[in-house]
Amino acid sequence: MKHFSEMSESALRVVDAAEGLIQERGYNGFSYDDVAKLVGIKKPSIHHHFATKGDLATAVAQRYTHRFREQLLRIEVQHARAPDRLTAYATLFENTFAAEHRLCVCGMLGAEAKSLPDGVAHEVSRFFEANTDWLAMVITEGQRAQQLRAQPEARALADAFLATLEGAMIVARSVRGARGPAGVAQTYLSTLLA
Amino acid sequence: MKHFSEMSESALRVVDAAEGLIQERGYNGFSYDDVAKLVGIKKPSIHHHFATKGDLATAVAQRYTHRFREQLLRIEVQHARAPDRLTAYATLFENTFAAEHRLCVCGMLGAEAKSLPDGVAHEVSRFFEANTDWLAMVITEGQRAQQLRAQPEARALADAFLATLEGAMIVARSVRGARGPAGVAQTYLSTLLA
DNA sequence: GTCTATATACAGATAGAC
DNA sequence: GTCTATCTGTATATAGAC
Repeated sequence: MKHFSEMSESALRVVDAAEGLIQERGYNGFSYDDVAKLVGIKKPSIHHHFATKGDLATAVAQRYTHRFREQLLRIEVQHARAPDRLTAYATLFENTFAAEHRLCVCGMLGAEAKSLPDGVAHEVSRFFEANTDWLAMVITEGQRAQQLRAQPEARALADAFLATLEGAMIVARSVRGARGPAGVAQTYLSTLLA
Repeated sequence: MKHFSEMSESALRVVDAAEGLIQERGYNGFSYDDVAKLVGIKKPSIHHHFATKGDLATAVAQRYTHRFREQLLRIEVQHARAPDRLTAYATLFENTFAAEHRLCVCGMLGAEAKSLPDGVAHEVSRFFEANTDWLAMVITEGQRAQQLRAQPEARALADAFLATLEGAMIVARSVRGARGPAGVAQTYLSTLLA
């Protein structure tokens, strides 16, 4: 399948629409016709760009992960200290959620993992691994610089932090007034400061 | 709609099957025919017990929440100290997840909240509220007894703990070798001990 | 790249017999 | 409480013209 960096403008509009639908309703909750209506073309034109629904969702997840990694690099440039980097990281989730309670693409797809085509599920696991790897790196540095508590170990803290952010979006979607990702991240981080 | 405590044996078998399907694939990922095949009857017989799919999912969520609250009461009886209660609470999630990586019914439905019938979404929010209320109560007591750190406030810690458990199930579903709910809960709790 | 038309399967739901 | 038969809508996907 074509990489999103080589896609036509039309194909990218399809990916845009599918991304929003996945964030709102999940893989099993949207159809090619939903995408077609959003883009303003007919259903078979979607198949021209993405032969199967799995191909389309894979492209959405690939681009989402790619953009996320770009933002992680930006955080590294803009913030030097680990606590600031982790706060900025939480802001990525908060910004997604602030737009009509949209979920993380891969949080939603992760919940649906057992009913996803293999290619999509694989992209989702790549997203999570990229995130926990980056978080573990940032937390390890923070521990070395004595900005963060030395225990528990960085990888455990990274897994827990990602889980907290993904879970916060899901809970806050259902409970009015619940703390969103930025709120729970602040709580979590305050227990981590050295 | 009938309360699950007054349902026939056949209706409860339908609820059992639907519960497992929701945990595996979500509301938008199963059909009346899937339920019928699991129970060993035909599709219209499901409609005899639950007129609509929303009614069925509502019954599943109601019973799930009811059973969960029963288990919270049991934890209060079996464990006196807040840290032990919170560990036992995490074990509820771990036990669910240990069975074929099943998700929390309301974690899954919470992700799908925007494509659920109103009645189902309402039950999901009731589940989350019951959980954060109970957790806040337990954590408040633990803070008073100086078993848990006094800051951040109990409600914030409760929200973050629930989010962590729900998120851990979703992430661990996609990443082989990732820490499940018991693992991340242990990490989280170790940062909370006084 | 987009369209109309169509194939095929399955969805949720209902009617009415047993 | 369960069944067969059916309705109606929609799903993913394909064929082939423009």
